[in-house]
Amino acid sequence: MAEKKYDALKLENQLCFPLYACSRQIIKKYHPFLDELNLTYTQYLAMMVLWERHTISVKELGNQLFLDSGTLTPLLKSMEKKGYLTRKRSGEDERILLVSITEAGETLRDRAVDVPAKMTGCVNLSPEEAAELYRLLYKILS
Amino acid sequence: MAEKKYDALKLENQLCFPLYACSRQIIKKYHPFLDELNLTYTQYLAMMVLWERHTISVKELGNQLFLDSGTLTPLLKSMEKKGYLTRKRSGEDERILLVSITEAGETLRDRAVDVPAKMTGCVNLSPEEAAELYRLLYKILS
DNA sequence: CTCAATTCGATTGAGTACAATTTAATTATA
DNA sequence: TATAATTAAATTGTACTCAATCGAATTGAG
Repeated sequence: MAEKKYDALKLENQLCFPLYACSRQIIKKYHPFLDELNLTYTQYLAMMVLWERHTISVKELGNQLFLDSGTLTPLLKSMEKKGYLTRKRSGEDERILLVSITEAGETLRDRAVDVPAKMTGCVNLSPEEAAELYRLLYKILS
Repeated sequence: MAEKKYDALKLENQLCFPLYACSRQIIKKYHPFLDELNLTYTQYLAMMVLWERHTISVKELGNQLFLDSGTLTPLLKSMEKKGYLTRKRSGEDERILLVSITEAGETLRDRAVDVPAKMTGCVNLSPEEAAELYRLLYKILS
């Protein structure tokens, strides 16, 4: 008779493991494309928010990306050094730090616009499967 | 008319972002349970492999977890210090480092066996949805 | 008002991740 | 059989990721 006592602890019975592995494998595939833009994957995500919002607080950016100030503070300082954004305290409330995209940051958008299309070939799911995966992931996140 | 030129660059149109966010959010939920075992999430994954395999090379462990020696070497040294495993070069081939579970590592299995059940409540998917998510993730990984 | 509670960001420290390089051991080939 | 090529870990350097803590600014209950 089979020993089932520990089955739940087998790697192949985990849901989080393939999530974690998948996430890292796909991020790796972004590397060659993002290197050309002088961005890491996390920085690329921050730029996506800035391209839509232009100015945003660290707090709100963290809410959108599920990241805290411990991650964002050094990330944003590094991006400021690259010239893609500026960091300035809000006049209304000095606790709030406002991050704003620069002209150089805006320019980057045109060079980044092809990245998503280049990546689609890297995930071999049908459009329906991709849509279903998307739905399930956001259901977990909500 | 709407500006569609940059739609592909919107955060909400990414597939990798929710994957990455989901992975981190779920791993966070493991923390209270894994703290009791004195394990991090990555260490917990390594233990899952060792509970099944007892002895495995760093290379093979890396293949199973999609991690390289740069990550595994310090991870395994730390786990060795905790007494959960031993590290010894293979006699057959001195390049190979064999990682073996200890008695303390085996004992940990009984304390870990409830972790998966405790976690299931943290992901609000139906069993069918979880199964579909699992299938899609492994399709990407293959 | 006023001081306690809250909020926001920065800092610190531990632990990954991973590309690139190095070193030692093994294997293959001229 | 020398040596070139390959392989396995370790090391190095850069960049997250997050828990915990801190300090300054703001808010709110009495």
